[in-house]
Amino acid sequence: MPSMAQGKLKSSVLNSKPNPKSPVASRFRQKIAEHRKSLPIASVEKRLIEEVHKNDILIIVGETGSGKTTQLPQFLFNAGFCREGKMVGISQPRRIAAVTVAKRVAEECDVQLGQRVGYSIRFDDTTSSSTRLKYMTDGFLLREALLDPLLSRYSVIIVDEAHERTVHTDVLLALLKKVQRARSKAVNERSENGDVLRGCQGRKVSPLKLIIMSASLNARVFSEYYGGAKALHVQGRQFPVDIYYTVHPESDYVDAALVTIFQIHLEEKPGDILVFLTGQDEIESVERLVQERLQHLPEDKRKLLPLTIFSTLPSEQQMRVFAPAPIGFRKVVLATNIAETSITIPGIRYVVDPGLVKARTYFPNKGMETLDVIPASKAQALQRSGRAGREGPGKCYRLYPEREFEKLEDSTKPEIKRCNLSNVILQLKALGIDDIVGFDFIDKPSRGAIVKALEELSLLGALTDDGKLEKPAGDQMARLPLDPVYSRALILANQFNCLEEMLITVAMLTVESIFYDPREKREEARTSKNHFASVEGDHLTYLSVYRESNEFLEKRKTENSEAKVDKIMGKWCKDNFVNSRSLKHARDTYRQIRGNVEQMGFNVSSCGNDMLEFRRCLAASFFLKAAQRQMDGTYRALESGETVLIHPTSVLFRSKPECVIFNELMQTSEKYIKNLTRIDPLWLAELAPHHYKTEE
DNA sequence: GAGCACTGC
Repeated sequence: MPSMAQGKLKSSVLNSKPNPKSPVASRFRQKIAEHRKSLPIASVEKRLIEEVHKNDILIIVGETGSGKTTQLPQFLFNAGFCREGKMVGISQPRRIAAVTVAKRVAEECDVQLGQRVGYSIRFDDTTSSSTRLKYMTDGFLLREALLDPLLSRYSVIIVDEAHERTVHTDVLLALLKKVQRARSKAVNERSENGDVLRGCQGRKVSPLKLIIMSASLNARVFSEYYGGAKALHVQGRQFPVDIYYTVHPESDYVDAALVTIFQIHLEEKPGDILVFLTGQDEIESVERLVQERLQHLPEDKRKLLPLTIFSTLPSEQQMRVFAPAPIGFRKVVLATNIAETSITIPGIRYVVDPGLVKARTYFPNKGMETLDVIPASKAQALQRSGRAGREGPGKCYRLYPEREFEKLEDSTKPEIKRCNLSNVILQLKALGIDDIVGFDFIDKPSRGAIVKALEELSLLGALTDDGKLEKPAGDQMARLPLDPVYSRALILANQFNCLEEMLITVAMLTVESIFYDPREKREEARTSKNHFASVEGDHLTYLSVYRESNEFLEKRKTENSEAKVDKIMGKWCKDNFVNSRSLKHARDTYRQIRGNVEQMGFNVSSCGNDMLEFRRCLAASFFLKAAQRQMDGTYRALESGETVLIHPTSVLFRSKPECVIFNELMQTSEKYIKNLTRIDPLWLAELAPHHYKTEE
């Protein structure tokens, strides 16, 4: 890979005018200008712009701290890539990144967020007609492509963090390749016959520049995918991190982690410790073990403060890890992968990495997912160790021998090879891409996974027998931001006159862990959950949680301010052991999908108290996942024939009805079905005769 | 009577 020559700094950064309003503001602007100048990428602005002019596709390899995400879009703006109302679009795998980077860049440009610089993520779009630099999630950009297949408003699209290989990024990478060709072709044809070809909404079509930004290990893959596209390297700015390995493999990594934590605490200079563990259970048990062992230390050595963070932890408790440790104390943060990329904890100088990760994998032939602890990849190990070098030189302790590191996979298996493809395929079909097996994925999913998804889509009535989009159902399903099976449920509910109930249920099903269940208050939490529990199953339980929270809100709501709503809901959630983040997400989803179906001309009707009709609709919607009780109390999943158990978090865990439909089949310690509703087995043959021809 | 990494439309 060619390394970048040092170019002259262009004047734009130096020229940023000091704000005349006040000396403080002026100093602030000057500081920002100095910061920008000091970034490694600043010295190569001219060279980068030249390369963008010369190459239609460019791979940029930039390490942490290079400034590529904040600076490159500004360089492009200054170089005239946003003339005539064109935009530079930057996709990110995570919402939080899109928001924070956009805010930062708006500040650097001294503009109000939503003017020249803005972000668009689900439920939160700050852009306006004057936005020229648009940060967004990869999923959002994909949705835009559905509305404007040539992405005609963009002159440049930057796919950031491409090495993370989310499903959305992988689909984008392939799609953008096609869009770029189509736009070049349109431009060439226009110049040949003098026609003006116009894209969506009559915009003139011009060529599209594509920039893929990636971490170093994976750049070659992208370069090859784009026909040997040029790759440029931009230096990062990180402090050095010393890596230590164990001499021998550790049989008990939890114990090894504990020993390492105390060794650092007792022997190393000040600085906080970050430990990567695989799940909530493990984190909570290590927390207890740290507390226990601390009691065996002399009083003056006990100044170690264990803190935990994982995704389902309520926000207020998550915030604790960001506060500095009390004077004289050292923090030890016990974290899942959430601390690998999503959040950055200040003060970390030491990282303890057992080298493991909990990963979800989908098995299409069984319609089942597994959740296993597996070795992390080299890329992950590097990312984790990098967390020790953000504020000063750091140390990383890998709890395995160096020769084991060499054996690790370079990068994590792309998500597209590990997930249910029905949604991806439906989106591609809606984009007019019919040959899925022949589609130019950077990593092809298995043929079996594709075939299974195509089958599912035609069983759900989204595709015709010859694999074309069914009208209008397929179109409608593709437009909804939901798994196809949930979109189907909404269409059916419209016919069953229980759309209102299904909108709520589907919104609740899209979030995980509605109930928060803290170990210390388990009995209380259970009693609270029982209050909502329906004998018919989890779906009706979710319905009543949503409705009760809504009633509570309606009663207290004196004014409509959003902050007020959040506060009222927060209190209700706390009292009822409901995860407020999850409920908020469900409420946002409800609002969005209700808007979607209304736009499609559906009339949102309710079946009132007729829960029988609603359960029949659930059966008709989720007929692909039904299970029947066996003699020994276990269940047989009708589709795969697997023997499964009801997950203990289900409200039907004890009652064990004869026949149920469910939404999820996951193998952890056992094969569990989750989110179930009791049904009459005869309904299956009645409501899904094409699938259940005979009884049984 | 179990346990759920993360992200997203």
